[in-house]
Amino acid sequence: MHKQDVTIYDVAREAKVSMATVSRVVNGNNNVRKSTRDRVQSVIKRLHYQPNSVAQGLASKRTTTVGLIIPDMTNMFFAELAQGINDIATIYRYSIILSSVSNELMKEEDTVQSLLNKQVDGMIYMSDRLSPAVHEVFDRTSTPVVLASTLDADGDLPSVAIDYRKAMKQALDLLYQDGKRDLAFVISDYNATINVARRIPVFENFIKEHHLGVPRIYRDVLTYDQGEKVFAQLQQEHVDGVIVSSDLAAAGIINAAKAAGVKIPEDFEVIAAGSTKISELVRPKLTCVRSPLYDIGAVAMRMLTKLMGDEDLTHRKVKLPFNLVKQETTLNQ
Amino acid sequence: MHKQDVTIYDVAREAKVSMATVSRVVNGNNNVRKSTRDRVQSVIKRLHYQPNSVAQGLASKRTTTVGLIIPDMTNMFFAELAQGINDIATIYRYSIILSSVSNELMKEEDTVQSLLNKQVDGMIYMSDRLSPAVHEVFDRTSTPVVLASTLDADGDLPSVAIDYRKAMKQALDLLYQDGKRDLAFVISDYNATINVARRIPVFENFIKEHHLGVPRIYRDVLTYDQGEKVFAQLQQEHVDGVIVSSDLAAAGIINAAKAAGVKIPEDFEVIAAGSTKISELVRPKLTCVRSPLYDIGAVAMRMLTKLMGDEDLTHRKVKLPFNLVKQETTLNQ
DNA sequence: GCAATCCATGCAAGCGTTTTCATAGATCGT
DNA sequence: ACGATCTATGAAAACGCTTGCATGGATTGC
Repeated sequence: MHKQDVTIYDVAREAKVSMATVSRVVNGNNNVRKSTRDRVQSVIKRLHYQPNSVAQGLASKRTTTVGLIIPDMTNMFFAELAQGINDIATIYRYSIILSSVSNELMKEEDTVQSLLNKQVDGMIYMSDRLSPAVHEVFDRTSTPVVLASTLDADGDLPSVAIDYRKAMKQALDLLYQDGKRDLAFVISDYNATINVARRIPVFENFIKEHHLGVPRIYRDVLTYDQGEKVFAQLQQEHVDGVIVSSDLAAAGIINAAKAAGVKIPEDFEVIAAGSTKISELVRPKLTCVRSPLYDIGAVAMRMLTKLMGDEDLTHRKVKLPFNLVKQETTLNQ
Repeated sequence: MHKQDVTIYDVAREAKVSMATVSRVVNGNNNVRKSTRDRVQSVIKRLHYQPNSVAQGLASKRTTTVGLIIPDMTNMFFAELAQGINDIATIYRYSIILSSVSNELMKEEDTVQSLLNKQVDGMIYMSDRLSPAVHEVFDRTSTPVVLASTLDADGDLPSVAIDYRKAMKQALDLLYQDGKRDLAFVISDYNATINVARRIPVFENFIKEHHLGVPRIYRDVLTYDQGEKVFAQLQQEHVDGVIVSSDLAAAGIINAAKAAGVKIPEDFEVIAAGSTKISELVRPKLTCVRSPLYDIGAVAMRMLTKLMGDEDLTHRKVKLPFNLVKQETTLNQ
């Protein structure tokens, strides 16, 4: 059987109507007499007619497709976000074109442009850092964009996230209350907007206010191995409380600490600023800031459907509640 | 600025050539005089012309898009596969339409059909169980399909995987050599082809050959929680060696075992039949069958590009080497 | 130097839909 | 019962591109 064997034309001929009428039936336009509709539908079924989405897209200028720009699909954090996006997209019958920008094979702005060339109806962006080049592409297009679990520096794009300042503050307070005074912040990407514009200022300010010396920030720690490795430095600097942006890296840190015979949480506390399943399956279980990832994805996608349907947004900047989950890497209260 | 402000027409007019020539330049057809090509290209740059992929797709009947059918994107196992697929796809300039079929919002065969309607040039399928309804859709189309890390019962589709029989046998041998005699097999989906047609027969046969009684198979254990829960049953049955299909579930089992004071690996051994990062970050580290997931994805995608380019496949069934990684949940050799 | 060949380009017919506009017939109000 | 209003339908023009075919001028062979 061939790729497209039966077109709207064939259906029209068989049903003895014009293709316009078939098109109406296919699209649920109710300006069709019941008897006609039934006849057309039975022919559609008999011939196994399936509309060609590409042709539909060209004619209607809507592809019912959205682009997803994700930094790294093997990071569970994004996978959970994507799940929420996917479910809502399915409900609204949108397909998802996935663009992982983790590899260096293509520049991020080219990836986005290619999505635009595919005539996606909208995009969800969840990379950490919104480069000027990418932002420019977003500015140039009228295709709606929503940020999920990330922020843009100038804040003009619609977004769904948590209150990063508040989360950071609460995490720091917890460490401080537990008597920890030699604090450190371990992050993957220093220049990610959520770090440079949110968490880092809060961290530095906290250190200053409490007279805890110079703020210690360790960069480029994203993977498990990098986490394991950075522990030596933390120990050397006598750090006794650390906030780690990714829970995967945090897992590396606590495993290294255990291997070094350090007592957690008595002598060393760890809080992950982002969390996935991983925080539950390591021992001790990770105290962590839990973002409602699935919901962030779902809300972002829902916002996007509104934007794509020319509806207005009541809130362009949505903050969802997070949870500071106290587990075994901090003292019990 | 509007969605599509500049078309091939505008470029043609400005460059004083026909749209055919512009099309040739865009597509790298070298039947164009150098001077003409340069002129057209400079106009393209000046006007910021970007070809409309939908129109290209309709006219050329090629969309440079492939569909990915994935059971659950939050499962790291599939994420790593997808990464390999994505990288090769990027190299060959294919976009990926992601279809997660984990939710019950849409029947799997409808999802596949919708991919076909989008005129994807090919599909990679990595769900565990290939239902007859889906298989029928595959049979009906001429669009190529490759299976990644999964198998079809009748084996007529091209696929990339490991030798599941051999892997299962090696894992069982290891447990047996370590003196374990009360073995169990913990799986998520009994009816997945790789289980019902590969691992289970090997397991049952092994039990029989070694006179180890009745084969114990525990089904529907996929998540961490389910793993944690099933341990009680294992203990009750005095199981001392278990093979678990997913390492996430295995993590649940070992954590439950530790909590129950069971000594691993002395009194209880665990081998994960599938593995991801998770096997490295739990303690004790999981002994596991490591599939080259990234490579499986990459090879599958490469096969698909050949199929889409009407090339022949030298091997339709590729088996990649796996590794039985001996770690801390089995005795040291 | 003339027919044969090649090269660069243009013309125009699709690709399979949607959608605007026109219209014939049915329905309505009075 | 007659003009006015609806309703269901069809005709045909887009949508933006690719591609087979035709063609005129340049190049080649002998």
